[in-house]
Amino acid sequence: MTRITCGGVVENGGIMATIYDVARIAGVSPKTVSRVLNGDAPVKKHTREAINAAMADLGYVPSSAARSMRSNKSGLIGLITGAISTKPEPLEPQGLPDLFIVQGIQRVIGATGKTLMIADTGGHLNKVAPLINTFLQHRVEGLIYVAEYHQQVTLPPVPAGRPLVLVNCFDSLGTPAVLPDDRRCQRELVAQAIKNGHRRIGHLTLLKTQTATALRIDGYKDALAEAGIGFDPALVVTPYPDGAMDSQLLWDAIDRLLTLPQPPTVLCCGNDEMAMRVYGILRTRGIKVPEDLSVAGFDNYRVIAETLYPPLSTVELPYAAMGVRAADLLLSLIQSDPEAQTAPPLVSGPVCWRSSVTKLGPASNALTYLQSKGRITQ
Amino acid sequence: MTRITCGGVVENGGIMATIYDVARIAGVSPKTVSRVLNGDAPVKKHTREAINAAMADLGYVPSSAARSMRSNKSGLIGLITGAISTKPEPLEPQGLPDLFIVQGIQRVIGATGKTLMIADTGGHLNKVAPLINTFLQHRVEGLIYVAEYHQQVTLPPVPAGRPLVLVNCFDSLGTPAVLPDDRRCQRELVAQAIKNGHRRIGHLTLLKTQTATALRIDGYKDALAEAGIGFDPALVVTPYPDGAMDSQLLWDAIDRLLTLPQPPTVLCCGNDEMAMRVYGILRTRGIKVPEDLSVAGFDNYRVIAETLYPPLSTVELPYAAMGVRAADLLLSLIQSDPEAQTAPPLVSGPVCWRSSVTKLGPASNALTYLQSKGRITQ
DNA sequence: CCGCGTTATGACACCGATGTCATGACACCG
DNA sequence: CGGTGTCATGACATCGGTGTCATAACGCGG
Repeated sequence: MTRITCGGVVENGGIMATIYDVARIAGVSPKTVSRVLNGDAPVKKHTREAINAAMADLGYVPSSAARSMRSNKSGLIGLITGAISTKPEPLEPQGLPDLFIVQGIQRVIGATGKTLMIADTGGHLNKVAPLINTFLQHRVEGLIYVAEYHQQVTLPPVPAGRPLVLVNCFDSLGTPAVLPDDRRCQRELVAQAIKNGHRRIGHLTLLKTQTATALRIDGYKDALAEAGIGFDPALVVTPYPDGAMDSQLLWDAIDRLLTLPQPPTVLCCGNDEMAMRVYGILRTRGIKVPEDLSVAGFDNYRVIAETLYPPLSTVELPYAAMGVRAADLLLSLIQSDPEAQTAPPLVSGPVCWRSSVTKLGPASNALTYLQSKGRITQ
Repeated sequence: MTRITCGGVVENGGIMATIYDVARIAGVSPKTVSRVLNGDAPVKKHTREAINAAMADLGYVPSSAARSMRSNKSGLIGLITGAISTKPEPLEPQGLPDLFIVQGIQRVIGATGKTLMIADTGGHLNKVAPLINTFLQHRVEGLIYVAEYHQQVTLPPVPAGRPLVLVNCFDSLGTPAVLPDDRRCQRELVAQAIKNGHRRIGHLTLLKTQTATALRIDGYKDALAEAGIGFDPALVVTPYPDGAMDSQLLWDAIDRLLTLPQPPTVLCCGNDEMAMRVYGILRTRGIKVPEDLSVAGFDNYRVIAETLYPPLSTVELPYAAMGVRAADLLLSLIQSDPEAQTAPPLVSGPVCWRSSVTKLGPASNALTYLQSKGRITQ
């Protein structure tokens, strides 16, 4: 009836062997097979070997359904994200990085022997509730929601006793969350620019509506304040006010900065992709990076930051680390560990200093830009 | 005992209600509750409403474990990939695109009401067997293996009756697979360059050991042959023979091409990232793209191709479409559809023609390069 | 009013593991 | 040699649904 092929593959129409089959072959009771499986009670060596042989013969694989029904433990963690299927069209500002969050979560969860179920909203928030329901049917022991970018969210209610951790987002209920420290990252990046002699620092922000934008402007101000540099609102511009990424808008924004009475010596961009566009625009205007004007990014999106010429100075949002933190947090919540939430939920990453920001001498060379203005406005 | 909070959240220590609870509250038998759940037998309107009310009250969610144990159908599809946790360090040549494969799979599987379990090898092939085992424990109805780049693989044996579909890879056993049509894509890209007047076409390949490389060289030759252009081996170079992505090596390769007696007028790169590096290198050498030299990529990695200046002409490997095809194939295999494998497993994508390849006049301007050679070799 | 078919519902076993308890086989000690 | 404790194993119930079959309730024609 059950036949073994050359590859050790069991052929029996997809119906898999049970401990009863194993018990019958090995001439023992199902319970003894269970004992061998779990090693929770002593079994005579001879018996154990017979059972192991029978299991190998049959290609036995335990049924997690039966197991979890009895033990009321599924060993499953549910992860909901829009990361995988970011709709291709608009090419979101922060498209891929959240995948690194998933990666970090996977590492931690995988190491515990639990299994991560990943579901994808496909960008449609109304799919979240059904997905949570599916996970609940599978009796996940905990849930993680990963947002595509730093934002506030409102999730459908989740039954108590099933911990939920938010990553890259937060809600109004105080649900445990792990967030990027946009403020600190931006502050350290700007501080590094200041350390390199820059005093007039332009800031090309992401959309004003984004949570990260306000935080980063705060961080930008923090760095200025630390260095005793006055804040000039004219140096902070939002190139894409309505979200459309138009090169002309970007150039207009840069032009606005460079034609200031005291133009910036460095442009801090909202992300590495924007920095990449800035490179292109500056090049066509004959402005050299970093000799004429320095450029910094945000995210350390390595494909861009390392491949650009000159390599891009940027700051890393440690997405993988956030994932690790979130998974650790969830696991301690599952064990209803009281000290779980003591760790601060803000995670920040290192400044990745490359060569796109030049070191200025003690005398600012802002004059250089004024002199070359004719060429710039072209 | 069971208490409803303001948010409709059930608080009872995580132990969820069962059909027995629902039946008791509604004053019916468990089997009748089951009938309402599945709609497989008529239930009086009054009874049904009582049951629905009880389910809502209790926050009842059916247990897929119990259900699948009885019905022997899990509704799960297992997906194994290294896509999510490509180790950050080496920044693999084809890092992200396979995520689009996962996205395509997700779309199809999700639409059928089945649930996709995604597991990640973390780049370690020896984790594949344990992952398959985990999936088998959950009694997945089918398995999909997604490789990070086009390659041959050898997977551990999978029990019969549990269909397996390979994506972006193939094995020696003839396992059903969905593959990118590297040859066709490269052919069409080169054909487009030829249509734009190019006759001397440089080809900067990926690693020789990669499956895709040989196929693309074939496609390159196909296009030349179609246009009646002779194949010159000197125009095909492999900049990174040992995998290390060194800018110097890349420049050496380009230099070798440009110093040929008849240098190429366009460089076809192994992927968009390489094209991006080529942009940077050419710029530092004072060679303008596309006025002095055209550049084409491969993959249509949009963050790069659309953001580069000038936007990159490239060809799209339709990863999402491959995922869709693979999922469709798997679903028909699960239903043991005999006509499943009739569809050809090769998938190709459109040429994305942007402005990085210039249109040459009838007379090749190869002379331009020879003239500017002094500047080129710097 | 009886017989019969249909409709609505319930009793019960079963899926595949594991927890609980019982039991038989020894070994050890007095 | 009998009592007692440990070791190894088995019988049985149980988890939460669903398939099978039985049965009660109802409608209707003769």
